[in-house]
Amino acid sequence: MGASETRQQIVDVADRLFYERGFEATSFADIARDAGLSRGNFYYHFKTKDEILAAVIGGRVEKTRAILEAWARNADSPADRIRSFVHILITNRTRIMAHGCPVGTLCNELAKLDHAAKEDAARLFSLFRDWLARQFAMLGREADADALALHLLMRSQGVAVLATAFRDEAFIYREVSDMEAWLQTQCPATSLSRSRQSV
Amino acid sequence: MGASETRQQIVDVADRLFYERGFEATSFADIARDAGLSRGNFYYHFKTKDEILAAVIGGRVEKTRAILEAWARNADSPADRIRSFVHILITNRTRIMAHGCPVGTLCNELAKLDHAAKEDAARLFSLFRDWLARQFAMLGREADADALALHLLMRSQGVAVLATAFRDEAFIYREVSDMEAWLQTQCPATSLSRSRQSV
DNA sequence: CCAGAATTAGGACAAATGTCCTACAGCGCG
DNA sequence: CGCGCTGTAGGACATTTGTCCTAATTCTGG
Repeated sequence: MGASETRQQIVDVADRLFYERGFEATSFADIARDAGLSRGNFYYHFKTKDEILAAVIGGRVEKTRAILEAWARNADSPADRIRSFVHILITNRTRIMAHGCPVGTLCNELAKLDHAAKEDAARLFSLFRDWLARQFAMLGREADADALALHLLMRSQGVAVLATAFRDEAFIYREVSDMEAWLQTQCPATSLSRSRQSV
Repeated sequence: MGASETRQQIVDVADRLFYERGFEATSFADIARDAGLSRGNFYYHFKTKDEILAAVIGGRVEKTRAILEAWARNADSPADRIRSFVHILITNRTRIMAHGCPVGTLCNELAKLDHAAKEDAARLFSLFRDWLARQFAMLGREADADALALHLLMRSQGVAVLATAFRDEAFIYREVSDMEAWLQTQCPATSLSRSRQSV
């Protein structure tokens, strides 16, 4: 077994457990067990828990970049791209209702721990923020593109938190529709923006 | 020293630490040290960590009830009462940027731990939800009062998450203004609703 | 002032934690 | 073959965790 494959598997398992249970609540033993490794072997690949966290965050950054690029490829209009973002709430609704948003909950936890990696985690938000701002700028909203991006990010985070607390699927669908309606009001002049309006 | 005072002090310290560091990351020893008690004395008052959590949540429920009643007393119009809710984002902005919303982050953590008390924590949200819904109903929105309440709760949670991640005070003020503007559009017929419009 | 209850201090305890070490298995290369 | 390197296993280590016990102290009613 190559070292890089084992390493990748550790990161994958840690990524999942950090999301499902949280960073603090996940132990070395948990990751080793789920990955089918001894704790000693584990140490060969990662010296500290913070090293794993850094690898997990790094992996999420890459995955996020790939997703954003895919959305940009598969949607022609900026409005449709923004809708792709909004729709992850529906695509991932089951996992969100169980464990919240992977980015938001990690940032919250690292902020409370005052962990050194909290800024790195927040950079995951920045990826979405900058990408969304670019889409809004393309819609002619250069002046307030960043504010609009933050607003949409804010909404999706709020939906994730309440969806977790109340486990209410209908609420998610309702708020996603509301976000799409809001999107319409923000870029009314764009002809392409009505191509995929409803849920 | 009476037992009830000591008990109350334990709950106060635990409440603060659960908020600032999180439930899992706070140990018996942490609470005992900050409260100036021995771990043995601690055990006299609370047998398990879950008992403290239950007491902390119970205390927060009472404090929340008191706050909601105070808002109802001090504001004559439902619109002003709702604005009182929106403004906690500004009042508590420093603590929110450091540790997030006390309710949202606790619900998220307990959901991840699949803790037995997660529904009790979510009941804190329900207090705000029902109270807000009553205000919207008084504004003549009986039909969708609960949806409007959830929407506002969603926004405040989203603001809290992003404010923590980015530590952006201006963002909070901007979104609070936006919420107030939204409020105006939701109850345009009410004359009292313009009595305290801006931040 | 004193018996008994209420409250506190100071550990004991096993289990789990993050970290680290040593020994061994499998492999390619001389 | 045998040397050395990479990867793995298994456990040692001190510390901390939640939980629990016992002995001392403080308080209170008679």
